[in-house]
Amino acid sequence: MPRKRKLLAQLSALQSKSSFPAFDALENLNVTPDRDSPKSSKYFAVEKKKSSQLESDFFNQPCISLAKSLLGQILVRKLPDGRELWGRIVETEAYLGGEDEASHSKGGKQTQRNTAMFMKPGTLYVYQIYGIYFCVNVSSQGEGAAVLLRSLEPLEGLDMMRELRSASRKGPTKPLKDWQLCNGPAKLCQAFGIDKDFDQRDLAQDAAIWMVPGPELLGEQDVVATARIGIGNRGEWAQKPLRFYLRGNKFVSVVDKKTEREMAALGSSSCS
DNA sequence: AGAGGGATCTTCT
DNA sequence: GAAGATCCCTCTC
Repeated sequence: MPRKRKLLAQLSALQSKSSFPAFDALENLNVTPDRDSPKSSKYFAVEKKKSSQLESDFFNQPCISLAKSLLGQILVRKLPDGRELWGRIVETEAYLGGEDEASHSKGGKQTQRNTAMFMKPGTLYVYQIYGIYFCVNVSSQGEGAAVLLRSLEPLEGLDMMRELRSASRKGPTKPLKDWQLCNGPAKLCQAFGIDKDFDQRDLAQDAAIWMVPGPELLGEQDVVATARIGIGNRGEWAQKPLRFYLRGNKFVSVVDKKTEREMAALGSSSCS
């Protein structure tokens, strides 16, 4: 039991070190600060290194469209020690903003907590839930709209993810299976070391978290659209198909067989 | 395999 | 003062 405390302490100690090695080195290059010319700025090396990362224009699309587009893309988390965690997004939920009764921004109300939902597309909205967990969203186009990341397929850094996930669980536990590492919104935050400190960060600008395009091109038939999870009875909004996941992917948190059967039936009838 | 409850605390009414 | 975009453990069938 001291082990989990120790791990958490180590992580928070690492997190609290404000500087990153790469940035320290670059700070010392004594380059002229010129925000309009990336090639001469200290950010050039970073940009070059991440040349394939998703930029602001990718996130600047309507909420539902972004929720689908994020499927298959890869979330990268660079830990303070330089290690990188990679995970492919396999499940998302769209929260549309003012009209959406299930959204934190329902009624168009902006509060201290949900401010990031109203910020520019690509901004992270991280909130704490049930006092103990965190969930992460990506702000989209549209007032107060954002996409919740629900599940990732872990690609790289699985050992570290396992440590981070186990550290906050009580008692002696068996090692988690790969599919248990990131199959839920709070689990993926745990596995990737994402907490409130990441709220309002920009995915297109941050040194510790960003996205790169996934290798595969996905079609409509690869995506299942169904009801969102955990939002109770909020009338029609609870039923709307605003959750999206990759069909047949074993890293998805909740599979909806019924909807998949209906989709299959529709697909075969229209194909014949 | 499915149901139920506890943990735990910030946010907003 | 109550609820909450969750997770995990335990109990029962």
